Amino acid sequence: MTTSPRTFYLTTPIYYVNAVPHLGHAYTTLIADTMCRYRRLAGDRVHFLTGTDEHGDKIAQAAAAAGETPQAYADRISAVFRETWRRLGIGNDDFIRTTEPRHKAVVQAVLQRLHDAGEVYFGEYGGHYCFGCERFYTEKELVDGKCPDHQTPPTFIKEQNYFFRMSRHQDWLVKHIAEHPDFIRPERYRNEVLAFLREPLEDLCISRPRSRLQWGIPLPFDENFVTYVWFDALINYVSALGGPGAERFDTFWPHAQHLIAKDILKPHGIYWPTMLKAAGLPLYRHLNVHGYWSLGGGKMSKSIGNVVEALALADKYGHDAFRYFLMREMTFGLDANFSEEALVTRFNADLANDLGNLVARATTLIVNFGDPTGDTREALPSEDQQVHMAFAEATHALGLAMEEFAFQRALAAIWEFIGTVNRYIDARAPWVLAKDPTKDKRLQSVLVTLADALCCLGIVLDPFLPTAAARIRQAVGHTAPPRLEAAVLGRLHAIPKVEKLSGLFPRIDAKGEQRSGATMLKGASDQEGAGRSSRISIEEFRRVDLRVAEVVAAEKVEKSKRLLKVTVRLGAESRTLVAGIAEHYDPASLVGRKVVVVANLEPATLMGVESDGMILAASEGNTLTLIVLDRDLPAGAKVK
RNA sequence: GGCGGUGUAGCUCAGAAGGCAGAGCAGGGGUCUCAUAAGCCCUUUGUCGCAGGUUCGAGUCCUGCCACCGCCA
Repeated sequence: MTTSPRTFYLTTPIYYVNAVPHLGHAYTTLIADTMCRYRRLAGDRVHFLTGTDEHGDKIAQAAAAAGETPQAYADRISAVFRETWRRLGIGNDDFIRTTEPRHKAVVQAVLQRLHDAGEVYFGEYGGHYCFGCERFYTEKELVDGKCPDHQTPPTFIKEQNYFFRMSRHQDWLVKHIAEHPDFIRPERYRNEVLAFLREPLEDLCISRPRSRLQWGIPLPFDENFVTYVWFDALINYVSALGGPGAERFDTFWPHAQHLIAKDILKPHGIYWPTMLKAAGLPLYRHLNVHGYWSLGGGKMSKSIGNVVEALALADKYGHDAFRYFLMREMTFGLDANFSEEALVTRFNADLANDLGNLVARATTLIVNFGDPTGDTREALPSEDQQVHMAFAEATHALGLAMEEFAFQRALAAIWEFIGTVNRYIDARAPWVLAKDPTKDKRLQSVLVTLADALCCLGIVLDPFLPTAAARIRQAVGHTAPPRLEAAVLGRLHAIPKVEKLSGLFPRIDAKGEQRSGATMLKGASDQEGAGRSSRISIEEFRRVDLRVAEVVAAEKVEKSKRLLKVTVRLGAESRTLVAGIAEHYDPASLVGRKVVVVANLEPATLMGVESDGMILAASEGNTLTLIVLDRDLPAGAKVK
């Protein structure tokens, strides 16, 4: 589906720091990450932005309640978001905070533009103001004289403010949405915005008097006022690019797509386009809107204060599995139910039974029966060609689905192919062919198809299961960075060096425990068992100098069956170290690979060889895996 | 109160332009043994919210009602 390199700019909302990250935030950010990984895989030029929204009454109040300055409070919560995304493996290119000077400068520049263009006027407004909602209510909206959301009495405020002439932009906006059916998608949200626009649009109050609120960006043309938080926040999408005139802005803004949850449809579907137009800036290309996750019936919303522990399941079952579940279970745009039970069901049925087991059986077959020197350049039987075609169909469907954020369909297409490969194995029965020496050529060609199929899966699964996909590619010797255009089944003609890979997704039993062999990413939940005494401070951890290293040479240590003598390069420096991985890695296969080493370990001599450092690897049972990079970096890069 | 959406197998949901009700999971039976008690094959289940109407024929169109949800006021 991919053609020439395209440019892609995707944003998540910037998250309001009045609460810590929950499932809703994580979902938005994970699908953005998956989409960006997919576009990078396709060779596109990608920019992925997320961040935090830090101004407004609510933040000032929360800070006061916590006994902190607003800035200190915002720093703290913003860091939690950053850390959560890092932990979940989010590969955002930038992280914008609305308290950063680069953001404030652009907000003020945009405001000045609007002011100069006559889009802003000074007027008076009076009404019942709810501090919790940061908005005015009409008499009719109040329930028993109280805010319908917070059940608290509003304060009557009469004040002068600056207003944006949003009302004058109604007509062209309706026309634009009508002429661009996919401007807001899925369609239900487009219709919702159009329905809203059937009523007259009012002007938008864009300021708050400083006498009432300090915590905001001062208006450039009147320092007695600060900017209304929504107006401030929306501009992050352009301020992060440096604002109008910046090179990055020119590169990426014409390709901007936003990703939001349905609760903030109005600001993004109405305020934001009119703001852009009024400021003389191009509109974004698409507004992609998703639904809510329901937990036991209640919706997940940051203003309800529904603290969601669902994120803990990411650590319990693995970040790949968590990501997979969110992608697979929700039809983009609609609401979906979240439950641990559903996650476990998906895990066992799709990840363990279909994919994990396929990888295990196929790698075992290749290792047991494969002959790397065998010639398989034979005319392919039609069964093999059908497998090739099935994959071509899968990638085609994948491309179409990803174009419209239909992650569910994208994964269904890949899993259709996984089913095809499982059926192919059963039909060809390599273990039967292996008993008949006259069928060796046929056997080898089947095994090549299997290795090829695994490699292709390792590529197309990369956006959805980053860690597992890398392990699959590694198992079949595909160490180059994954590229979608390399995912074409039928190009492989010799059996590669393959390592058995079992336990990729060990089945989970009814009690929610993974079977033996569980390896990956069980961070937080394991720490509970380990007890608090084993915790170390960040300072202690910082003393460990971890570096990316490139393997320059590797050979077995004489008379040792476990040890390899490995020469690595860390930037300009190279050094020799000894690693106990000989039973799991062929020395030749390591050359050129990037690994992670402890660079400041005391040297030690093992079997007569001095080792200056240690290569990081994880193991469980009989499986051992090197810690490798998810994305390429130069040797010497610091790991932290 | 106005507008809109949803209601399909035990569960989660697909079902452009009306033509004998589908998928996945779960359940039942079988089979292979390379594999994570996995795979593969076969298989049960539905008043398609309720009531009317249009039509030779309606989850699919029309009307009314019920339930839940959303947007707006």
